[in-house]
Amino acid sequence: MPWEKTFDENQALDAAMQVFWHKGYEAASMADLLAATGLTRGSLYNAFGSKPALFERTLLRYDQEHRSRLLAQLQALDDPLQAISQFFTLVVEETRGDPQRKGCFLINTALDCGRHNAPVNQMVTQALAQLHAFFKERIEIAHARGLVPATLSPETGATALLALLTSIRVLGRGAVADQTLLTIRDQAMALIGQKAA
Amino acid sequence: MPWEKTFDENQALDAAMQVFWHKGYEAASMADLLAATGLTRGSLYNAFGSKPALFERTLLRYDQEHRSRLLAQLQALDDPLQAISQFFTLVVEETRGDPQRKGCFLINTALDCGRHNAPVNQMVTQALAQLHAFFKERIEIAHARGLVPATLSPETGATALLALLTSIRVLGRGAVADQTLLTIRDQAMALIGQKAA
DNA sequence: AATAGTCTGTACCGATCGGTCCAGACATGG
DNA sequence: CCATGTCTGGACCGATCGGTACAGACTATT
Repeated sequence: MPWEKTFDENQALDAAMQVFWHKGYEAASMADLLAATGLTRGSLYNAFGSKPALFERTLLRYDQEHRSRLLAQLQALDDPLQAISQFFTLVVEETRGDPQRKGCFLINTALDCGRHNAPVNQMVTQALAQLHAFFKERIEIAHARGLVPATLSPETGATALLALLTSIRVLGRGAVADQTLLTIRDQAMALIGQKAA
Repeated sequence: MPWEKTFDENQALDAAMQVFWHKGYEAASMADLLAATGLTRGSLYNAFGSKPALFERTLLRYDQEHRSRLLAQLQALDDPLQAISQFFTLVVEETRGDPQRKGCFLINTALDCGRHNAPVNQMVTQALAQLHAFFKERIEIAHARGLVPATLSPETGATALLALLTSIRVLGRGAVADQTLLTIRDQAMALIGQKAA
């Protein structure tokens, strides 16, 4: 009895994501989102309800399609140190390759913490926690295989890597030269006793 | 012949700064700014011209009154490593002590890079460059006095410190536990071969 | 073919946005 | 005490904000 939507919901979410990601929540107007998705007001509100709800959906999708997928991919690598090193290299490359300098959608959102509802904040917190866990596990595995000095604590090492990652994402938005991003990555590599990837 | 303003301009700037700092440029409305400063539309526009102009003024004032002043104060310290260590400790304390979790006005603005005019972006870039220079000089002095291993490069060391500082400021907005901030600070201290301050 | 149920497009809504205008208050110089 | 020029308060502006209402288009069921 219904009538199928004439547009692909995920495709619309991806378009909306680009807008939120690039401009931030406040600066992204419904007009922007309508233009980017190609939808009309009726369709968009029927499908997603409201601006905050749409934002939440796009952030969730980013979390799943970008962060989770990348982490899963790297976790599958055998060499734990190479997983970390590839991560940093990919992030720096992605940053330098993006003419819009959008950074990381989740970390951008982390800076807007107070202005969002609980589900959004929880998503950010959990994403960071999982990043930390990813680093920690990789270091622990490296420990077990003797790839890394015993003095490197998995807990604090992971925190340091998370911190360096965050700063690449933030400073990479355009505040510093690209060379600086490479230096920060090299510092992360040095931390786990690796050269660049 | 004129008529002196009935309000203190700096006082108004400080009030406006709090609003921009806490809410960000977009989310801060003129109504918010009028309420915070206690001025009326006429006075505010007469004194500052426009919202972007007011923002620029507040950011400039933050740069002078907060960042520059703090750096000058620390530069005056004799011990270069203690200058760095005090810096990080002060920042972490400030972060933990702020119930609003505003972070650093300049670094918050750095994330909004694209959305601001040239003077603002330049202010951010220059502020980060001066932070980097501060760290670099301190390391160089430490070198000269043999306080720090010769293997620590002033250039990359300073970049690493800047990165860690940035992440404290970003993550400190509420995305991670306070303990994590302390861990990041300790990492910075470890980098220059110091224990906490 | 009639009915039921959902989706689409658009007109429209009140609220709020940043900004302007200007009459009147005020202090100073003549 | 008047003239000059600035500052203040607040009414007012068009534009845009996010969101709603609803007529008509459409598909699936019967």
